[in-house]
Amino acid sequence: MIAQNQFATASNEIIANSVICHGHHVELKNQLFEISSLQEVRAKEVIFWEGDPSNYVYEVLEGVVLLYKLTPDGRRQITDFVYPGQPFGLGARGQHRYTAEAVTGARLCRYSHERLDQSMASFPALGHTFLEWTSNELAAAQDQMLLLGRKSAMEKISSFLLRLSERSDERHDDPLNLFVPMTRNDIGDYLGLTTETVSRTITLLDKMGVITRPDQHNIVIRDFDHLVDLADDDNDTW
Amino acid sequence: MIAQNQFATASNEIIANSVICHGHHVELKNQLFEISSLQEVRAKEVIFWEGDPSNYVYEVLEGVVLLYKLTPDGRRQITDFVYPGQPFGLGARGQHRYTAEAVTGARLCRYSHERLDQSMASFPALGHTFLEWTSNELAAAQDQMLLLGRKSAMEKISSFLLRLSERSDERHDDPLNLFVPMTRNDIGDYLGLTTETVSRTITLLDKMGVITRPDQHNIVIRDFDHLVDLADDDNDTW
DNA sequence: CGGGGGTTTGACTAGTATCAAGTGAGGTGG
DNA sequence: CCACCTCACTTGATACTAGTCAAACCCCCG
Repeated sequence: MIAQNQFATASNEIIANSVICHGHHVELKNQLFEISSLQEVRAKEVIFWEGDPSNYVYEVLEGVVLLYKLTPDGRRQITDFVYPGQPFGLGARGQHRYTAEAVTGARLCRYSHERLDQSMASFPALGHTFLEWTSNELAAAQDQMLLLGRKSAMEKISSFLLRLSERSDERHDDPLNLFVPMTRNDIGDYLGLTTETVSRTITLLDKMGVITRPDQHNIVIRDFDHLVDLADDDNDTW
Repeated sequence: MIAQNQFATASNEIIANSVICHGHHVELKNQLFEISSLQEVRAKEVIFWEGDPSNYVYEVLEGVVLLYKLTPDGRRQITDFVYPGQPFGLGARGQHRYTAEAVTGARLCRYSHERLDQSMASFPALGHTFLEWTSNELAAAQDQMLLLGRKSAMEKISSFLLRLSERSDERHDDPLNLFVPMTRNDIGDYLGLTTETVSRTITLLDKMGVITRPDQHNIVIRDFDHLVDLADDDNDTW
């Protein structure tokens, strides 16, 4: 059984190291710590649905979470993959604007919206932090709009792999190994493609010698520079 | 000649009525007013380029502004059309992440970033305002991602017209007249379509009896309910 | 060893882009 | 005041990318 809402002593260290707490006064840190709680979720478990009342702001401590919206007839658009150290569920006044679901098993840190507002009142620096985060999210969303509206399948997949490589804080060895926790279907719903097109494009990159695939959830970048070219320019010579 | 940076007495009233000033204490209002300046731009004039150092936050007072990003080979994605009462150029720490260009002639209100930070320090309420705006922008961006990644040309155009109709604060008469200041090309670059597809789809809506087109920049919605259906469900009976 | 979910591959289709030509309206200069 | 020029838009024919439908594969797990 997975414990929810627990305040186990072992968890304190993790929460204390969360990004929301980081970089603030000791006084504020303590206050934030007090209104935080740990939540653990299994792979594919829904954390909240679009339309649910929004009571918490979340931060990923371990694992990966995906955020998505649906059309009335069930087509899905994933708007973001959230990695450790990143928050989600922020801008929602009243109710959530998207569904949040765990890709892998994950540990989350929750902060009560209501009590966060109180903290913000006494510590304006906290508001700054949130504003900066939301701004970064917005900038990322605008990049994604450019990708969705104007890039080919090959450019989309290449851009996606490059973004994954930026997140892997391992040194940029060449070849570079990427862990890809999400399914081909998830990748498709993120890039505006079908599962089949994602699969075909990845296969093509393999045949071109740009990547290799040790297994489903790992991709090795063998020719980084070529991948960079493919990410922004469809008319390469392949 | 267009006056820039002017502090004409006639403009004071306009700036004082801007959204940034609205809803705040008199004291803060005065402070904001002091650091604001009016800027007028002609149609198609660039206000700032992606990569430019970001010195100001802007608010549209009159007219329409569009924001866009480019791929290295020149494909364009418009991320937003900004209408009176809406800000832009906000989240940019250091340099702008997109280009801003006037669709029509426009009047803008500028606030110095630097001095805005000072004001935020003494008036936390201002930070709240900015956070709320940025959150709204983010929510809109996520809706747009769903549109770009998962909707057909007909759904995109229909959704676009419906959004325009929400902005027109005229009462919802049926038929409802929409003023469309941007070109077909702009609409295409916003929806991830070509000029030709935009034109064809609008023509089709006309032939279906859903809209009429008095002229290039005006569209009349004749069958609002049908348009709503078309916006989310491609499999209608046309 | 058998079942199921995710992935890959293949054949075919459809929707939108591309290329090209023609139309219409507003602005400018003669 | 009218002719012309330009730019945006429309329309048509064709190409091509990615989607759809279908089947086979693979691996993990029971």
